[in-house]
Amino acid sequence: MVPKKLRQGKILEVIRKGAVHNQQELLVHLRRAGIHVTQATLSRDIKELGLVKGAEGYREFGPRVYFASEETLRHLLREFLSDTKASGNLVILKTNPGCAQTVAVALDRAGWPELAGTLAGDDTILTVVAEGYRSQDIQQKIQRLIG
Amino acid sequence: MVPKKLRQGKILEVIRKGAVHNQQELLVHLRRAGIHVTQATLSRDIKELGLVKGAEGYREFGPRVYFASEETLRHLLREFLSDTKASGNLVILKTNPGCAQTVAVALDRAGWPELAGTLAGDDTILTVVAEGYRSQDIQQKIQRLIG
DNA sequence: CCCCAGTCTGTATATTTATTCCTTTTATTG
DNA sequence: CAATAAAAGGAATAAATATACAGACTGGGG
Repeated sequence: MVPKKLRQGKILEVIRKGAVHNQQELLVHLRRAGIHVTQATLSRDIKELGLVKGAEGYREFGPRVYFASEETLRHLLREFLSDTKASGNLVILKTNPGCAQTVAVALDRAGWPELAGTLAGDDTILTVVAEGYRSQDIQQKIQRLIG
Repeated sequence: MVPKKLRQGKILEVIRKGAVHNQQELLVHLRRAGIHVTQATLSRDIKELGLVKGAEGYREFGPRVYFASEETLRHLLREFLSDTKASGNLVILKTNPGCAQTVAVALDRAGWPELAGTLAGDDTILTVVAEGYRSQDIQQKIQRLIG
């Protein structure tokens, strides 16, 4: 019996690698990896993982987070942050598609005095650094948090 | 006969307002707005609009442009860009209403190293210029691309 | 005007996904 | 170690969604 956690991890791995258009297809992928389950189980896993299905197949869709401890923030950044840049008094954070809003909220809630504010699009967060701080330092602080 | 464009606009409006969990539900909403179509048509509209379905119901998902060669970018800019401004380390691009998101994605995908990131609203794109470049130069580069 | 190709949509149906109802497995507690 | 509760997952099936097909309508050529 393959543990559920492992199976769900594998599901994420599979859908990140390439388009999966239905559960039957996913089932075959998993079978190749030695994981044997029924479509019903996949349906439940997909719901638990919060995956989303569109024309391109299944994808992850940013979670809804309502409180952000430094700990939550760390998790979110680890999970969704793909790049950071400092420029002028701004720090630009790139996230997975659709996740920017969530991560930005977490940043806001974290209440760092170094941040004057954040502005999030679909996959980009613009972080405005407060007077008296340097964007490079904030960028580093974020990277240290992840690392 | 209600025009397709209008119907699809209404669909977006409905799903933005509140959770819609299936096409039958959507169909009822539209009917209340005086738009009468079958489930089959909604299925096709949803695909065209690039909507995505998850546990929370239907949502919009990211861009409709999947790769942007310099050529695609040029087309989009020619078509939709109405004004450019440089300010500090930012370049502000004005587009036709509703087009900013699409153009911004194309810019992102173009992968210019001069751009740290973009953030798009409805008709405005905020482009953050990377450290070591001048926003005036980027503005000119964009204008040359069009001209 | 007629024909053609293209677009749009409804009907009927095939495909895909979610759920109900069980059985099995895995803790938990006295 | 029972006894019992909770979690997990399969089989069957209900529900939801996509599609094949055909008819209606539209805008050019000829």
